[in-house]
Amino acid sequence: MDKKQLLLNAALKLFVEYGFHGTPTSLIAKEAGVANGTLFHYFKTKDELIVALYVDIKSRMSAHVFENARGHATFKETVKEQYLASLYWALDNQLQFRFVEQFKNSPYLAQIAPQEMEASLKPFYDMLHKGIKDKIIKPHPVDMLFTLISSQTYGINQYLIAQNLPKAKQHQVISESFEMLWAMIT
Amino acid sequence: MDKKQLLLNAALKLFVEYGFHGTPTSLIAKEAGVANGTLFHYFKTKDELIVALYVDIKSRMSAHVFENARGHATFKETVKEQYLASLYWALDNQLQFRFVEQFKNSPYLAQIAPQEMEASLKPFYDMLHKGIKDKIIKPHPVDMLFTLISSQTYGINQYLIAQNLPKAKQHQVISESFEMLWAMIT
DNA sequence: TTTACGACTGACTGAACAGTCGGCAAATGT
DNA sequence: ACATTTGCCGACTGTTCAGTCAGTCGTAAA
Repeated sequence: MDKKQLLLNAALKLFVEYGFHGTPTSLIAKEAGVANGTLFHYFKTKDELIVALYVDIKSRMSAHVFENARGHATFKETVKEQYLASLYWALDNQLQFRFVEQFKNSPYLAQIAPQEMEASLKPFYDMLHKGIKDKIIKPHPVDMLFTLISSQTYGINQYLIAQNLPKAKQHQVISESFEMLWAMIT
Repeated sequence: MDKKQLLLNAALKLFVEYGFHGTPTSLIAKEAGVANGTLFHYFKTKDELIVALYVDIKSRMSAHVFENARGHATFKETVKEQYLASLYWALDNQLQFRFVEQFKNSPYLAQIAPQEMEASLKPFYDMLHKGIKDKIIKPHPVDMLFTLISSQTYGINQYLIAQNLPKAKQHQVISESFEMLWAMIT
């Protein structure tokens, strides 16, 4: 396993536990099992490490959602598959999810270029536009719809983590909450 | 104006801009226009200041929602008033809102006693229970319903801040989004 | 065999920071 | 009038940390 990845893994774990500034680079290096200087060999500064970690996680998340939710028979099924894929990813990657939330509520977010954000959102916006054009979804602004959908995903994830239900029950909550979501936007 | 409040105000502004650990106590004191040591006269440690700020903001927020949303004719109106009061408070107190979000996604949250949380949630849970008993709201677990409502509030607030719409348009978005929320839970 | 290279090391440093402390001045009590 | 407390000050300190740098080691090209 290469040391860059070891450093990212260690950083993820420690950042979630102690926060960005509560985690010294020395501890990250120690946890990764590499020398102090190696961290700065791969990342020029601590900030660069934090941003790199965010970008890394985001790309993995997008890849997962994209793979598990392409082309379904009906529009509703397509949306549902994306909702499910997002939630299952979040459940299986809680550290990553919590890191992303911490990052989004931190001043580091400003270091992500706006066009990069937009690019990653585009597929979802296009999908929502199609749903409106076909009169399946209510004609609200797509960015408002997107905000509602993602905040609900976030909320249900929080709920599932707090409750710690068995797998079957989890699936039921996710399904039910999707129907509620669907009722909201149609 | 007392120095304790000056310190809390300064801390709020700086924490939102630079993050908890990106803000040295010396800068907080400077911004508040008091001496360095005065900060430690009122708050034993920096952590205590952070937690105190959270508690202070939370109590002001609850007070505002409580004052603006008591006893309305119908159940729906009561819920709506609370939703509106929360959103208008968030719009008028964006620094506070962002601080709270940052706090919730940080390790400091662990320093808030669970029973304190529960106590502040109790009135909302009771209200939701009543709605279910009267068969107005779908019989979902109340904490799930609460999560959905608060994450939607959070989401719409994010949306409103990002869009920066005129007041009238803002009100329209808030109203519409409430109807969507209502469609979801009934 | 020699040279060159680049990944990696870890002791080190300068700066920044949280928190201390001795003291001052004004208010409050006696 | 004096004593005591309280609110406040800001220079100071011990520690911690991000980032540096001189150098090691294995590999691979010359």
